Amino acid sequence: MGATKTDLFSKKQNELAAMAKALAHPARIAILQVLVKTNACVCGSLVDELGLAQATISQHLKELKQVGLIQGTIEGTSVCYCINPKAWQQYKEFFAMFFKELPENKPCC
Amino acid sequence: MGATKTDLFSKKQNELAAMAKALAHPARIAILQVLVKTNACVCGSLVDELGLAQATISQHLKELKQVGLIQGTIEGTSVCYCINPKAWQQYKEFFAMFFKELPENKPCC
DNA sequence: ACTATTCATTGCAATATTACGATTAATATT
DNA sequence: AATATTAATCGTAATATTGCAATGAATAGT
Repeated sequence: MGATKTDLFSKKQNELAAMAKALAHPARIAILQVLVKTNACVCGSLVDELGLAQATISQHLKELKQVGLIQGTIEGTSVCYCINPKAWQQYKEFFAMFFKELPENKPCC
Repeated sequence: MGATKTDLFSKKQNELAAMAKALAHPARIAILQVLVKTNACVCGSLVDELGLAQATISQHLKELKQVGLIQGTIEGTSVCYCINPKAWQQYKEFFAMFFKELPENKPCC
């Protein structure tokens, strides 16, 4: 064992978990924040910005790209990354939906 | 290697990553959804609801308790769990803040 | 063509997570 | 007291993630 039993859960549940997992590392949070702040795209300056090795940053970028949160276009020798606004919006809505409201009456335990 | 280099990132970044990690498993998503839906507390019926072993559910509950998202009170031989409304609200705000808005003008790449 | 730069990929080591059976601790029931 | 029920914890196995050095592929500049 050690592998998540995705078949026990609904598509939505697995999807939300996957979205959360994409955010479940400070390096990826930091990368996204840089990309949001600079809006205009940023390339490998992320390696300087954060203190991780190039290979590590590249891996995190790959993961973020895989879930669609960012996109990258080749620009000469460098690659320019930026937020995918559509995916960003979707993430926003998904999480907002999940945390919507609590009925929040009942005494609870 | 293999351990996250938390010292490279800000407190906020690590915190958000930790919050996301708590949601980064479909079983935990499912548990939270059950607790929200039933509002009134639920105990080990989670084991029946989801198809995982008791030890596994207990471990997920422990993680959710550790990040403060749920709370549990002993009720005879069983334990009654429920959402911690304060933490829930905080999570909601944190994620909403993170996904706020994109400046979303610039052409992007 | 040669070199430099930039980034992806590969391979490896260290650590973390997921899952469960077995055991333990606690309260309830008989 | 003896037994049953509930849930935490321990121990273990399988798998996933994190991080980096080394290598590779592509373009830019000389």
